Formats: sequence, C-alpha cells, structure tokens
Amino acid sequence: MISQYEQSRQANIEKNAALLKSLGLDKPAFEPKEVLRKPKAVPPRKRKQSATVDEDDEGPAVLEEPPSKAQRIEPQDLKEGSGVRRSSRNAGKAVDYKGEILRASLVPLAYSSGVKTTENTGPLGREEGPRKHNPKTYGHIPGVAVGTWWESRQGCSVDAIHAPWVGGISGGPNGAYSVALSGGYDDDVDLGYAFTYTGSGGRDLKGTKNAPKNLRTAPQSSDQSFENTFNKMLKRSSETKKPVRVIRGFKLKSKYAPSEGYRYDGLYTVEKAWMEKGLNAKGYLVCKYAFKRLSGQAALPVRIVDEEDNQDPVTTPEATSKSR
DNA sequence: GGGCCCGCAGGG
DNA sequence: CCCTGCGGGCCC
Repeated sequence: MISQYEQSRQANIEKNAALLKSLGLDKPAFEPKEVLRKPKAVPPRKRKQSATVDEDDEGPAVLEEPPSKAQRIEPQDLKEGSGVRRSSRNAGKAVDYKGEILRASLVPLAYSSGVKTTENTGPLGREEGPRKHNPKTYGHIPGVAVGTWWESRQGCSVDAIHAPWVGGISGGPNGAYSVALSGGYDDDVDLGYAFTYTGSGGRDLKGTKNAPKNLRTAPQSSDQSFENTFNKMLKRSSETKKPVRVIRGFKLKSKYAPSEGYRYDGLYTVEKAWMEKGLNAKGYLVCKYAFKRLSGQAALPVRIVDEEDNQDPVTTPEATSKSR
C-alpha cells in the first residue's frame, strides 16, 4: 500500500509535471542533435547563440561532450552502488563492501556521472585550493566543460561553478548564478532538459533556545516567501532570463542524477516562478521555479536504473520500497 | 540506517 | 558581524 507521504508526493509531482507541460517544457525544445553518434566536427556556431556567456566572454566555455557511448553503465554496478553513494569520501574508512565494486568500475561510473578533468583538481590532486575564476558571474566558467564531475560540493565551489558548500542557490541582484539539485525536495520534477525547483527558507535550522539545533538543513516548518533573499534572486532570474548554472547531485531522485558526487549540467533559464503547497505535513507554502535547459549543450548522461523502467519521474529503487 | 555537530561561503 | 543553507563526517 502507498503511504500518505508517497500519495502527496505523487500528487505534487503530477501538478509540477502539468505545469511544465503548460509552459511547453514537457519535451525538449530541440531535437537532441547533441546525441552525436560520431564526433563529426562539432558545429562551432551553435555554441555562440544560446549557451552564451553573458557580458564577459573570455574563453568560450568548452562544450565538448564526453564520449556518448559511455553513457551506459552496468545496471548491476548501479545496484551495487546504490547503498554507498555517500559521496565516496571513504578514504581511510572501512573500504570493504560494495564500495570497492564501485571503485573498480570507475570508468563507466565516471561517464555516467560526468567527466573529471584535470582542470577541476587542485594542487594536491584534490578538489581544493584557490579559485581561478569568480563564481559570481552568469554563464559558463572558462575551462569547465558541461559534464564535469566532482566528488563533493567543495569541488564545485573551488571551480566556481556553484560557490556555496551547502546552500542550493547562489546569485546576485540580476538573478541566480547557479543552483544545486540535490534531492532536498522530493516533489520536484526532473526531465533533464527542464525541471521544477523549490526555493529555500521555511526551515527551522536553529531549534529552540533549550534545544538548539544548529543544523544546515531541516524539515519545512513554515511558509517560504519571495522575500527570502535566495527566492528573490531566482524570481529575478525569471525576469532577466540570465543563464543559471546547474549541478545535479547523487541524492537527487532522477534518472539524470549522477550515481555519486556532483555534476555540472550546463546552463538553464528560469521560465516561471510561483508558489504552491509544498510536500510537508502542514502543507506549508514553498516557492517553485520552472527551469529550461539551453540548447546546444552536451547531452545529459542518463542513469540506467532498469532495462525496462526508464520512465521520466524516476524514483530510486530504495525509495519505492520504503515507506515513511 | 538516524542523529548530531561542525566548518565554510555567501548575503545583508 | 550577524544570519542562512538541497554537506559531510562521525558516532551510535
């Protein structure tokens, strides 16, 4: 039987999906010529028109794509790995179990997740060190290709793709610079080329005086609003239509989520901002946004969860079996 | 698995 | 300085 939570979730997902459809975002606005079979000379023109880097345009962001065939990963590997997706910072920690299998099949995993380049490794060969670029800019970051993958949010920050280590939204007066999709809200819909996103705020991070929490994330405990700094920035994005960098994380429940770590998925615009009842016990209001992927970017890798079921609103295997 | 605490980057 | 936030490590 279906839990109450799951029921509400499905209902919200349907509403979000309907909204995307009403905006014409239920299917790609373009035929993914991105799915290049053979790397016949990448048309140099298309990068210029849409995936444009705002104002400054030094070093056209590399839009080269990872080998497309490598998008598949062994289904059994994925299954094995699904229990140990904890961002793989297992160094020095019990390394036994399935983690090793993950490690062993690093190549297909890397492709499914994105590509790790030398550009995003710090001086120690890790995801740390000083920034070379300013994250407070709109559009691509020079030298960071769509599909670039990091083990943790720190790497995204160092490479100026998404500055905050925790926060989902980064931005300024003319709109958001970047957002992170990391499964914080279970009723967001992800179609890859479009998705719905939930704003921030309305969570009780500090607890009470007697029971201080000092958390970084927490359940919804009040309404969100567009007065919230970050929600305001995203709303602004829907007006200015400035491109927003998007990263997807391993916690996201979507077939477009990397199996581990975080991946840069390129530029999107915010097509609409609205409010609705969120997925929480009291039905607190949340700010929602519809994102649309700009054309002419490298194809998104797709997780093969099941040979059959590769439908759109994907729930992870464990999510379906678990009730709340 | 869940709970807790922490550093950190950003915005005001 | 203050506050926040779709992390992450650790301990149980």
